Formats: sequence, structure tokens, C-alpha cells
Amino acid sequence: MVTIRDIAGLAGVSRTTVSRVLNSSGYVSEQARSRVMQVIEETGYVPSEQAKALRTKKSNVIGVILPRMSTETASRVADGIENVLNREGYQMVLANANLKVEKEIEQLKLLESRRVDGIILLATNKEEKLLDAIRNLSVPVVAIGQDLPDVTSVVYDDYHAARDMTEAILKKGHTRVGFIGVYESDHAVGILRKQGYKDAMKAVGLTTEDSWAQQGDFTGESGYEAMKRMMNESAEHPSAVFAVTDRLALGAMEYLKSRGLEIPDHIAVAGLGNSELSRYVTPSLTTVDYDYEEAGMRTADLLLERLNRSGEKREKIVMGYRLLFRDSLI
Amino acid sequence: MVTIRDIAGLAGVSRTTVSRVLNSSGYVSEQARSRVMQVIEETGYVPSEQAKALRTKKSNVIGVILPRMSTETASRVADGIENVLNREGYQMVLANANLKVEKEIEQLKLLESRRVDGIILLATNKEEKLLDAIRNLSVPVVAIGQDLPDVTSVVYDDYHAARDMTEAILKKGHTRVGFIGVYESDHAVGILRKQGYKDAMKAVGLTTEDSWAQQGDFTGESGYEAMKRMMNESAEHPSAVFAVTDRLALGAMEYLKSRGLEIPDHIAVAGLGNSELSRYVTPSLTTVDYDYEEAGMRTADLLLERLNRSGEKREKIVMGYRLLFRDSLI
DNA sequence: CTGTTAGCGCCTTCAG
DNA sequence: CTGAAGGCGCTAACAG
Repeated sequence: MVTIRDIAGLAGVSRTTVSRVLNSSGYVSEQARSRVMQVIEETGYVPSEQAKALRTKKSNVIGVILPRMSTETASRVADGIENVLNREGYQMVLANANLKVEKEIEQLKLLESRRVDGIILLATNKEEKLLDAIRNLSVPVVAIGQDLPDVTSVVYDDYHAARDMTEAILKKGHTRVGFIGVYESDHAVGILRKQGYKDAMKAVGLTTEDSWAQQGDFTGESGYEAMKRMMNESAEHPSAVFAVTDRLALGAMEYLKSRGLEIPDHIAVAGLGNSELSRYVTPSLTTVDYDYEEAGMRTADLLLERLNRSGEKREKIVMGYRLLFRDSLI
Repeated sequence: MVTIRDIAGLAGVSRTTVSRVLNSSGYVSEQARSRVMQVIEETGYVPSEQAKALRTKKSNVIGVILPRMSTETASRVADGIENVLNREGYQMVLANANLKVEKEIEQLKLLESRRVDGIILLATNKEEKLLDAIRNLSVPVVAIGQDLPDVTSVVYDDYHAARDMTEAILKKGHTRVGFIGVYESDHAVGILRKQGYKDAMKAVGLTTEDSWAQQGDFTGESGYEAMKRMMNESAEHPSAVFAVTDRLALGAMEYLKSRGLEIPDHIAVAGLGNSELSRYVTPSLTTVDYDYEEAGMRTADLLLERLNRSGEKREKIVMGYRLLFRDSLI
């Protein structure tokens, strides 16, 4: 691999001069510059960002930790992030946490060891050991998806989105509204969205059967099973179901269809997230739209700001949402 | 940032000794080791992979160039890649080519400047300048998706998959089979799949109207428009349509539905790729299943092999496929 | 078992 | 305008 030293030798100048033309810093005679450029051309020399980073203490790399690769939300957020990172001359290294806190922490440390300039964490929980790990990190971290104490975060307005959607369902005249949520270790999705549902119900003085509130784990199958339990365990069936995730809603729809129930006539369904699937499924799914790309962009912006003006105070951005009424709810 | 030198000082040993316990190489007395470990613990020291890489000339980072972020195929392939990379102790840096050859080349160079150990290119074309860029690279490249000359590649069996599906359509009794393809700069999808369709048609001696073969650009909208053109321009409408991509097929279905045509009764549809959407859309889409995760894994394996046993000859792996008969074709 | 020495490839004072 | 010298954090001979 050809180095700056080789270029200097071939061009008959010092490494310093080569460095200067590389970074267009300081004065270089036109003569020297063109000689250096020519040699670079001929040799196909590519400066080592690695060595440069070691010296300058800036790698121009941002680490991004995803809960899982290859989920629609994660990749849409990553898309937004990559967008601004690329525009600002940063590269992105992706790390997969596979939904495990331990793995999240491990990836944080791994990225730190790579000396990335900053880390974006697509957060799925607020566990104390995670927060600890972030505190002990010497790399700035920005979170998205959960409101992490003391960590600059971009969050979705989970509570109001869920509450709004539930109210919209009620407004359609439904009084028996079922709910499919997820485990509570995911604060944003598991707790906040459920709270939105519960508060909306309480506000209109409706009572609910225990069996109307079921729990899944983000997979379609778990939505299917949750819906099945709801139907089997309830004395009176709900006339509408709100699932905190489109995928859960889709699973629920599958179960309902398998039972020969018509959506929305026998039972209406609403989800949250505006996944691609929600548009294409029949009947199309009423859901809440979150702008994941935008959220990713905002998060990246926030991180880069922090890098430039370090010592800034913690910030928090709450992303808005939009209710999308489609055919699964009338 | 605490360095190996600090640890050495605090533990009262030399940097070499610290390095040795870090890498568990060479002999270190239990006494020295525990002292070092303790200091590392106390200080939260994290060795710089960067400095290590500069010295060892191995970064344990693999670059992956995607045609676009946030498409289902890309992220499924990336998932497979990440899987084996992670298992083997590598990190993945993602680069987005945005479907532009120039950007692909730019990203190749950028990754080279980062001194990644290898590059996986999700290829979308075989343009000469791309091949040139790869040749001039000092980093091993493995391609997936296109059979790049002189480059170790993993490819899908595009020709036979398309031909098989077309034959399956013909076997159902259809004689007027339309086709929606893509631009030919994408050799695998644009040329090979079309050839499969044409050969299958020719083999049974069927003539086709020119208007039955339309072209899109991978988007659903373009599939919609292609289908519209096919219906508007043809003297006799096809009774079945094969689209080289599920997304195109979905777009075509949307157009057909908007015209009030029944699928598959009035016109049957088949796609290729087994996207998630294909399962959920109504009617469910008959398509060809490619195991993208597996392909990603094979590609990563291939690259890592090359890194270990360098100087290996070029290899080429052809991935198999599976026809999935669903409701959009009878 | 341990330390000394010498870089990896680059940038950055500091003198010319 | 240019170069010499030094060092970023780490590992790898080579001596002890």
C-alpha cells in the first residue's frame, strides 16, 4: 500500500508538503502542488483515514445501533440517518443489538473501541444497566425511540398517538375496544401507548374486560395469538381492536379472517406505524403515521450539533404523528 | 481518553505487558496480569482499535455497499451479511450508492480510504467504469446480485427463475402472457429475467404483441404505469402478466384493481422475490422465493475466506430459487 | 516472564 | 513557501 512517504519521495518534496496539498492547508507553490497531484494520480494513492484519525482524533464515523437489522422501521430510521451523515461527510457503521440489552451494551463498547465520533442508539428499553453503560462511555450518544434520562433523545409522541387513535375509534361509536400491546420493558411502546389507550377509555367512562387487553411481542404471530386469546377468553367480544403496532394488527387481522369474521363489519382494527404492509393488506389498515426517515434525520442532526458544540445541554425532540383512516375501521 | 501508556504507568509495568494481557499473547505473570486488569477495570480503559489497526494492518471492518438503504431485499441481504460478520468478529460499515454508478465508485474509494479489510458490493450493473474501479482497488471485493467479470460473485439464478415462472404460467393454460421488466443496465434483472421469459415463450411457439412487454424502474408506480400502457396499447389483452419484481407486480395489480379487473380471473399476475408484501396483498401474489439472507451469508463467507487465504482464484456461487404458487395465478 | 526500541501513516508545531 | 521533528495509541521483534 502506497503511503504519503512514497508520494513525497516520488514528487521530491517532504511529507509535510504532500499533507498540505492533500488537505489544502497552508501555502504550497503551484509547482509543488501539481507535481504531487500527478504522482498521486499515477500511483492511485489513497490517504489512510485511519492514520489520519489517529492523529486528529476524529474518525468521521458514526455508530448506529439497531434493535434488529432488516425491520422496516429500523431501516427507515437508518435511511434518514445515513442521509444527513452522508451529506456531512460521515460514514455509518451499523451494529445489531438483536433486541438484547447485553448486546446493546456490548455494541456501545465496541463502537467506543473503534473510536467513532458519536453513537445513535435506536433504543428499545430504559434499563438501568444500559443507562449506566451510556454514562460511562466517552463517546456522545443520542437516542431515538425512548426518552432516556440524561441522554439527548428523539422520541415519538407515543402516548398521544395511542390516545388519539383510541379516541378516534370511540368516536366511530365503538364501546367495546380491545387492545394488543407489548411487554413493558419497552417503555415507549409497552407503557406509553397502553396508557394512551387506557386514558382514552377512562375519559369516556367505559369499562373493559380484562381479556380485552392482550400482549404480544412485536411479531405477527404474537398478534395472531393475542387476538385469539381475546376472542376465546372474553365474555363479550370487542367490536374494535387497537394494536400498538401494525405488525400486531396484521397478525390480529389474520386470525379474524381465519375465523371468518369480516373487518371492519364484525370487528374493526387499527394499528400504529404506517408500515408498507398496512397500505397493501385488505382491508387496508387504519393506522398512525410516524415519519421515521425524518426522525432519523433529526437525530443525526442533533448528534452532529453536539459534536460541533460540545458541552451543550441535553435536548429532547418529540416527533409528531398523523392519523390515517383507511378501510379497517369505519 | 486513557491510553495503554496510562495503564502501564498505573500498573507499574511496560506498555508491552499491558498489550500482552490485552491480547493474551506471550507470557505474563499472574501477578502482573491481575494488576493490569484491575487498573483497566478502574479506569474504564478501552483499547483503540484504530491504533491497533494502523499497526496490524487489519481493521476487522467490512464495507458493504447497498444500492439503496431501506429496501427489503437490501436489508435482508445485509442481515445475512451482518450475521456472519458479527460471528467472526467483524464490524460492518454501510455505504449507500443510491442507484448511481458514480456513487458506487465513490463509495468504493471511500471504503478503501478507511482501510476496510474487504468490501461487499450489492451490484446493480456491470458498467466498465465500475469494473475498472474495482480492478484498481487494493481491497478485496466480492459482489452479490450480478455476475461481475473477474470478481468473485454470488448471483441469483435469474434466468432460470424467470423462465420457470413463465413456463408455470403457460402450463396453467395461458397463451397471452404479458411481461414487465426493468432497464437493461441492470444485467441480472433487466436482461437475464427478460431472456428467461422470452425463451419460455419461444419454446412453445407463442407469438407476442410488442405492447405486452413493458418496462418499469423497480418502483410500484412504474409497475402501475407499465400495466396501464400494456392494457391501453394492446389489441388483445394478455391473460396473465409476469413482472420481474414483486413491487412491479404489486403496482400492476393496483392498476388492474383500479380498472375493476379481477385477479386472477380476468388476468393472472406473478412476481419474483417473495417480498413480505406478496404474502399479505389480496390476492396473495404468486412469486419466486430467493433466500436473500442466505445469499448474504454466503457472500460474507466467501469474502472472509478470501481474506484468510488470499490469492485464491475467483469464485462464483449461483443461488437457487423456489416457485411459490399463491392466489394471483390459477 | 518483562522491558526497550522501532515503527504503522498521518498531521502539526516550529524553524527556516 | 518548505522541511525536520515529534507523536497519536498500539504491536512486534529482540534482548535480557
